[in-house]
Amino acid sequence: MTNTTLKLLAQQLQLSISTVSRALKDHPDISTATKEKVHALANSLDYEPNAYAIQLRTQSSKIFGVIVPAIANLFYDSFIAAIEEESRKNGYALMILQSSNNTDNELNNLKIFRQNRVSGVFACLSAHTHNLEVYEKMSDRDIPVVFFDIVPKDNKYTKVRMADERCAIIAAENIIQRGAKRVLALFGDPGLSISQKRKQAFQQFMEKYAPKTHCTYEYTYSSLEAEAAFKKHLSKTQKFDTVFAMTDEILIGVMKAIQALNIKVPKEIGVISISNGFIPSLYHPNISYVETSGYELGKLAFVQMLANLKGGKTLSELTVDARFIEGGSM
Amino acid sequence: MTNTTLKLLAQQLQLSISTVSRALKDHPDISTATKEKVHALANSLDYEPNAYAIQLRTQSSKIFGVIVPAIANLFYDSFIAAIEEESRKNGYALMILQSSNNTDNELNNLKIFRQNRVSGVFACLSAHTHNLEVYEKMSDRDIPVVFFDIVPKDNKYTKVRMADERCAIIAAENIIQRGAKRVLALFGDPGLSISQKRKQAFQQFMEKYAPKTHCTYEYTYSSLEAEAAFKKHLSKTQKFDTVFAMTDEILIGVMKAIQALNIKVPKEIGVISISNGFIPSLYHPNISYVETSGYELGKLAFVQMLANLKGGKTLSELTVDARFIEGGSM
DNA sequence: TTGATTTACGCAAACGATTGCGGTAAATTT
DNA sequence: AAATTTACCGCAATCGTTTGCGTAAATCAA
Repeated sequence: MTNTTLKLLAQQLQLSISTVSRALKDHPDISTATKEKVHALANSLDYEPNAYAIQLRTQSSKIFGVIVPAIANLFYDSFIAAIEEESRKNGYALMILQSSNNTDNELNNLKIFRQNRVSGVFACLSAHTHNLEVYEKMSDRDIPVVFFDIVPKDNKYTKVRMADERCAIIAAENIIQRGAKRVLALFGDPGLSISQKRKQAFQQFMEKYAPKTHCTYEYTYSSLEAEAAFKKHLSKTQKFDTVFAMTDEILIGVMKAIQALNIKVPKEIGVISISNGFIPSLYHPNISYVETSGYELGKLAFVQMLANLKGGKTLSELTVDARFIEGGSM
Repeated sequence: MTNTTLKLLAQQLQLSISTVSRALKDHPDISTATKEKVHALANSLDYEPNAYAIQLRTQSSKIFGVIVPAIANLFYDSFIAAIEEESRKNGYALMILQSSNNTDNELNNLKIFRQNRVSGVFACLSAHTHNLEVYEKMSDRDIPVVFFDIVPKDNKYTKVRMADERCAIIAAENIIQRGAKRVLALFGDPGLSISQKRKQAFQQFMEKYAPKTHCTYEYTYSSLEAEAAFKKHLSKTQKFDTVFAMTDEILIGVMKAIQALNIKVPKEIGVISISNGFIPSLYHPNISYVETSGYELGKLAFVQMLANLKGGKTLSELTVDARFIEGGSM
C-alpha cells in the first residue's frame, strides 16, 4: 500500500494541495465545511504527514540525539528514560547511540546526528575524550549540546551533572554521625574527574570535621578489584568499622566480599554508598546511600535543552542535588 | 553557520548539482579530475548529506524503531545494546521509545515511527496488548515488524524470543540432578504467556522425571511478593531444599529473604534462576542460572529484520537457545 | 573525411510538505 | 449601482537529493 499524501487527498477532494494542508492544520482561511471534508478523508485514509518532507521544508527535525557510553547501565538507562518521557511530551523523538567509551564511535555517532539534523544532542563524554572539536562542530551548526554526567571542564558548555562534592560530603557527614573510627573509602578510576572530585571533597571534609577518624583511601577499576581491596584491608591487624563505596560497581564488589566473609551489616561494619538506589535495595538490610538520580538528571538536562533551543541564555552548569536515603546498613 | 549543500558546492565549482552528487558517490560518468576537486571542496566545507532529503527522495530512512516496555531494564537494555551495535554496522540508526506497558503509549509510538518512515520496527508487546491492528498498519505500509520477548501468538508474525520451555526444563534438570526433595518454584505474572510456558514446561518435566520430588508452585507479581512468599513457605513445617526463581525480579526477592534469615546457600538451600546473568553475579556464592541473553536475542532479531528487509521469507518464529551457567548456589 | 561511439557533464522532474502572495466571487458598505 | 471588504482558495517556489535522459565534445574506426 502506498502512503497517503497531501497530493492524494487533494486529488480525491478536487482541492489544491495548499488548501488541504491548511485545512489539516486548522488555518483560518479555510471554511469549516472544507475542513471537515478534509479531516474526514484524511482519517479514513490514515494520512500521516511525512516527517522527512516537513523537516526538509521547515529545517527542524523534532529529534534529539543522545550519546551515552552504554545503554545497559543502571544510571544511564534511567537518564534516558527521563528524557524520553519529556521528549514525548514535547513532540520530540530520541535517537540513541552508544559510544562504548570509544572516541571513534563517539565521532561517528555525532556524524549520524548531524546528517539527521537533530534538534539537539545530549552527550556524556567518553571516559577519556579530551578533544572537543567535534562538539564545536555541532554548535557551529546551531545544534545545542547539553553535556551530562561526564562533562567538559570548560565553562562555555552547557552541562548538567550530579553534585559530586555534595554527595561525598553527605556521605562523610553520615559516617561521622555514626561515630566511625576507621573508614575504608573506595573510589573509581582516578582518571575520571568524578572520582577526583568525590575523593577530594570526602577527604577534605573528614579531615576538617573528624580529624581523629582514620581513613584509608583506595582507587579501584572494577567490582572485582573492589572486592579484592576490601578483603585485603580487612585482613590487616587494624580492622575498619565503616566502608564507603563511591559507585554501584564498587558497592557490588564490597557486598560480595561481605557476603563471602559472612560479616554482619551494620553490626560489624557500616556500609554507605553513592547510587541511584537499585543496587542498594538488593541486599538485606538495604544499603544506605546518597541518591544520585539519573532520572532527575535527565529531567534537568531536558529543561536545559529546551532553554537552549529557545535561545535563552542558560546557566553554564547545573547540578541536581543529592539526598541521603536511609537503608539499614549504618 | 548554514549547512553545506550540493548546491553550494556546485556553485563554487561551477558545476551542476547532478555532477557534484555523482562525483561524491564515485559514479563512473564523472572524470577523475572532477571527482577530486569535488571531494576536496566537500571535505574542506564539511559537507554532510541531508538525511531527510535523501529519505524523501529515496523513500528509505535508514532508521529502525524500537519499542520496549522500559529502557531501564536489565534485559531490554542489553537487547537494545545488541541491535544498536548491529545497526551501526549496517548504517542504520535507532529510534527508541518506551511503552511503559501502556497501550496508549504503544499506539503513539508506532505513530511516530510511521511518521518518520522507519525502515523497520522491533517491538516488544505491552504486557496486556491484544489488539494487533496497529501492527497490521505497519505491515500495510511495508514496514517489517520483528517482535521480541513478548510476542503475539499468531504465526503470521516474525518473532524472536527466548526458548522459554527449554529454560524451564534446563532448570528442572539441574534441580533433579541436585537430588532435590522439596522444591519451591516461583513464577511471575500468570497473565503473561512467558509465565505460563515456563511453569507448564517445568511442572511437566518434574512430574515426568522426578515424580517423587515435591514441588510447590506460586505466582508472584513483584520482588516484594516473592520475598513474602518465600518467607511464608519457609515457616511451614515441611522445609524445602531448593528454590527456583523464574526471573531476576523474583530472584531478588528470594535473595533478600535468604539474607534476612541468614540461610546458607547452597548448604541449607539451593537456588537457581533464569536470568541474563547480572543479578546472579551480585551474590556470594554466585547464583546458578539458566542464561537468557538479551544481547543474543538482539543479534537474532537483527538478522531477522535484515532478512525481512531483503524480502526473503523468514521463519515465523526463532528462539535463542539457553544454557546453564554454574554459579555456586546448587 | 565521415559516421559511430565514448566520455563527461547538465537539465529537469520528482519526493511531500509549507507558505507568501495573489486572485476571484460573494457579501457588505456607501 | 459602484466601491470596498471579506471569505476562500490556488499558484508556485522552496527545502536538498537522486536519477533518467539528452547532448556537446572527444575519440575511434573505416
